[in-house]
Amino acid sequence: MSDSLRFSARQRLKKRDEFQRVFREGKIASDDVLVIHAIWADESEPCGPQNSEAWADQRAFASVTRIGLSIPKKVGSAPVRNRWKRLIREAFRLSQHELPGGLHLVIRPRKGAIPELRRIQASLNRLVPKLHRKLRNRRVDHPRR
RNA sequence: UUGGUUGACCAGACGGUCGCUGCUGCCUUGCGCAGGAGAGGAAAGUCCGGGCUUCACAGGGCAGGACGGUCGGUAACGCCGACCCGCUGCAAGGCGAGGGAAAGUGCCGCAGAAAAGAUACCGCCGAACGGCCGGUCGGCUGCUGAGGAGAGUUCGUAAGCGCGGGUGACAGCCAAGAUAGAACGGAAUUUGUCUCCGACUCCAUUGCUUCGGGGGCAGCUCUCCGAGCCCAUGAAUAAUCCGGGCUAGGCUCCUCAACAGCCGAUCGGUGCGUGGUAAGGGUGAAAUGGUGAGGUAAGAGCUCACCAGCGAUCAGGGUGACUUGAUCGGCUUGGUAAACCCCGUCCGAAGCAAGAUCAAACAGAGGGCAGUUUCGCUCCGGCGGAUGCGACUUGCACCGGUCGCCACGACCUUCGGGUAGAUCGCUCGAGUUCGCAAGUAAUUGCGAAUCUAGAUAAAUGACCGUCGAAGCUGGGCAAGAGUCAAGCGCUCUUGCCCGGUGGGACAGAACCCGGCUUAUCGGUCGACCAACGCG
RNA sequence: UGCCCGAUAGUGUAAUUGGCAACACGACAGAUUCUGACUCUGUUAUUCUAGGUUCAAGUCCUAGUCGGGCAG
Repeated sequence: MSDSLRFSARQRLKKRDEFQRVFREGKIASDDVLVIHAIWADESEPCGPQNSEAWADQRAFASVTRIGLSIPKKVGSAPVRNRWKRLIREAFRLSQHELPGGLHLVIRPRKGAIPELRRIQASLNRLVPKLHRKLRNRRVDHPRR
């Protein structure tokens, strides 16, 4: 993983199944700006032929933290929703190296919050490590999963 | 200068750093590099119209929906332009679902005489017919009075006369009545006086008296009969009968006067019945043309003049909606169709999550694997036809068309459809810019140049710097006003300069296009109008 | 993306073919009571917004706002 601040397409959640699984099985953490759902990334890739090259690729792929955004219409009109999405992406892009890897996150704004880059960045840096600890504890409790 | 109307345009600018999504190029094919591109006037609402796609499509009908001045523009429109008409604004301008109410139906609350049929209510009138009241005139009848004429005031008989009723053309006939007779019928009553004649006595004369008769004058005209009413009485009433009582009238005719009644004519009144009228009724959003004159019993388009409005004809202008003028006509027709409805025009349905290609998983179908309602043929493997039922045919029905018609399970194989997913559709198009031409314009034609977002858990962003309009604020200068006798000073207003602050509305493409509607901080430019001032 | 429905006092609902916006529960005020409750009387509406048609609009038409639902 380089030090670049890129935010490419493979760092995003795109499939409907992935969103469903995060919402159904993930842990939740929130403050007054964001609400974040999280789950381990490698559990989302259970099957597939395990030839060596693709497997390594899968492992590398799974070590990357990916995010998805869920901005409901209640937040506001289309420009407001677009601004939320862009600011959350920007915040993740700028601080992606400080965050733990191997997670799938779905981020949504708290109702009534104001979209502002600094507050989103601070909230992200506070909530994601917290979720990471939660998930690691659960993995210790149930190692076979 | 102030206030306003209208059209077009802009939608913070520049630079730097880190990113995102396509495209192109390159290589060492990556956890790439480089280049260049990347939201709007409304991208919005999804209200119309079209392209495109799939389905349906023999035909016509019904239903449903939309639209509605005229001409033009357009691929098309519910859009646009020009014009007409109406409303509105001092004006520039703005607004108009702007066909039909004399095809029909419905509705028009309250108020009001009446809300659409023309009449009815109040009112007005007294013309016409009738009623009532009054006056005048005429006729008839009655009564009273006056005058005149006549009759009765002895009895009886006979014949006859006269009145009324029925029938009948008349003559006549019939019946029977008496308020048609004191009157030419019957009964009763029946005065006074004068005069004449006659009689009575033995005779004569005269006178008187009496009686009878005739006449004159005066007086009188009763009663019975017959009419009406009341009381009492006996049987329920009434009538009759009995008893009692009261009232009026009375001979006839003629004339005159007064009065009364009836009839007729006429005049006046009343407005009672039949009538005439729609001028007036002040209510309402809306009231059956308006003004004036004539006319009338009173009135009325009843008549006339002018005006408004409707219709027709002719002429002028315009492609047309329409408009101008002249003549004529019936004399006047409520509103509402964004109520039903009628007329005219248009509309097949669904939509890029359309649709096309590839295609995991799961389910499914055929074959391995026999058997079908009926008829015909048959080489017995099948083939062809018919009927019925069911399903589908994308609003409905008919017609037409297509498909299916014994079941269960395992395995193998094949197959099509097709979900997740992927690719295409996907951005070269009624495209954009410029020029010329046609046209008042919308718009169109020609030529040249040019390619200008294409995402799909969904890009177009973040940060920094400089500049930057309005607004707020501090200072300075100038002008004006107030305060003051005046000046300075102070306060207020306006303009200019400098500094600080401020730091941008509505809003995010999702197949494309033409419109409409809605949202929007502000700014730029043009045209025009009104008022005021100056020249 | 397409389609459908709704909005009326504080709350829940009515209002026929366009003609005085009604009912219940609340709230408030008054009466009754020594006081409270009960009871009685009264008050309480920009009919979501704007525009239009009409003499007259909750109702009809147009545009918008908000809410709810359905299909794939």
